Amino acid sequence: MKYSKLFPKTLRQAPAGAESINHQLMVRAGFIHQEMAGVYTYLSLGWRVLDKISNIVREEMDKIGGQEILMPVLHPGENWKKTGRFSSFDTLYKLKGAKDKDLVLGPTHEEIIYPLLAENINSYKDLPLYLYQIQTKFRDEPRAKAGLLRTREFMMKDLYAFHESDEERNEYYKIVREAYLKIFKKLGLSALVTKASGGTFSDLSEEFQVITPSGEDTVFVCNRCSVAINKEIAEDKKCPECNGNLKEEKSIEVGNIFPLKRSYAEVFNLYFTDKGGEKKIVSAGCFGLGISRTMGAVVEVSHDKSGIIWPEAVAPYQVHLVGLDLEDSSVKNKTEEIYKLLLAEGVEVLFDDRVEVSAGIKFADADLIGIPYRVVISKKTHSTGSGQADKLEVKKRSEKETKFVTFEQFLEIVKNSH
RNA sequence: CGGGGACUAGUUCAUCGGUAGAACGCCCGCUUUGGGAGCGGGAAGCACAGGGUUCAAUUCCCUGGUCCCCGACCA
Repeated sequence: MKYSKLFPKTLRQAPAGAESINHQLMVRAGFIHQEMAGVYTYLSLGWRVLDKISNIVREEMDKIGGQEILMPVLHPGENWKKTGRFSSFDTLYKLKGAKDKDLVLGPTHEEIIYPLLAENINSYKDLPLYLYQIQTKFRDEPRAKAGLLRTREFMMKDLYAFHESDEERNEYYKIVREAYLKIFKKLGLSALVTKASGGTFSDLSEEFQVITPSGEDTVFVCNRCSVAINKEIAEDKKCPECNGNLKEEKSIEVGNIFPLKRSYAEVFNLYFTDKGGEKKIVSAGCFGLGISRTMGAVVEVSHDKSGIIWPEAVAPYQVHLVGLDLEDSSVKNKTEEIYKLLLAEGVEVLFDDRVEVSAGIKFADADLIGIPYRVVISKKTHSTGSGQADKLEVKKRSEKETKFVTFEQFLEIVKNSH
């Protein structure tokens, strides 16, 4: 991608309303644009990051047997009335359709997937079944805030798992738990698993929390065995596992996993016939992961005073190619050549091809956008006198040092980076 | 949903009773190029909306809207 064509350009200052780090940096760098409180457009760079995160999640879900589907955003109000959540779900967006029909913008999808399963599941042979989707969810939060950390429209992965028994469900729960840990590790986030209060659905649920001062949740982390507990259920300041001292930390909840209560299966009549010919209720679990919130969390955790520092796995591009002195045709040709060679090797490159823009602006933009590898081509690097003419000047966003390596060496670095 | 703050150029802000100004960005010209360069010229505004006070309101008052922050809430 040539930067001269990229929409939109970076901003020197953050808009007045943006106070949280992730909001400021992502707006300034041109990843997102706020439309109203809690509602954002994902711009070219931002969408690429979301896509990277989605694909990492998708890959792990597929590995544990998940089948990807896409359920509707628009739900029949009727289903929500059946579960009682049409009136009890506080942040539900409700609207009217033709003939005054009650409709709901989906904040979660039990009301869709249970009827879907009830229609299609008959035998123990149909189970277990793991269905997931990556989709836009709607929740009318009383107070949207902190950029992508708490929005009214957000992207979420939700996996629903259906089993013959609670025992089988609990086994799969552990598998998903491991998959989640892998996902967050790949994303460059160290997420702690915290025991949370069960809420409406279950006696036990767990949350995946990323420790950062800007988080809105509070967790207690054991200084001895690294057990973490959500504030909601931490009664004393001692670890329930090892009796160590608990330290209070702020955190962002990026995932939540829990068994689903059987009342859903009862309401929507989700039963199956077991091997012995007996009718039994289906046992289920729900596994959520906030894709867009995770993007915000990455920025909160990984940035410096100059801008974002994207982990390689989720960066919108791998290489930021900065061309200086581009009015010099030989430098320009050299830079274009490097650009094409990188593209030919399948490397994702953002090429700053602007001619009448100073080096300082280009460097500042590169720092702000936060792509992992910066390659600079200029008169200085291009001139044979420097002794480095056959090498690329490479700087990692996360490091201070600049290195000179051959094109082949650079390719190897980039391709092995994640 | 309680409390606080803000709304003026594309953006960030100044003017704080006498119908608007800077910086950045943008356009043109010259100059310049390794960390947000310089000079000159230019375009750019129903001052959130409505009502009130006043000879006169962007400015003061009221109502509403929007956004941000703190809290409550967060299947």
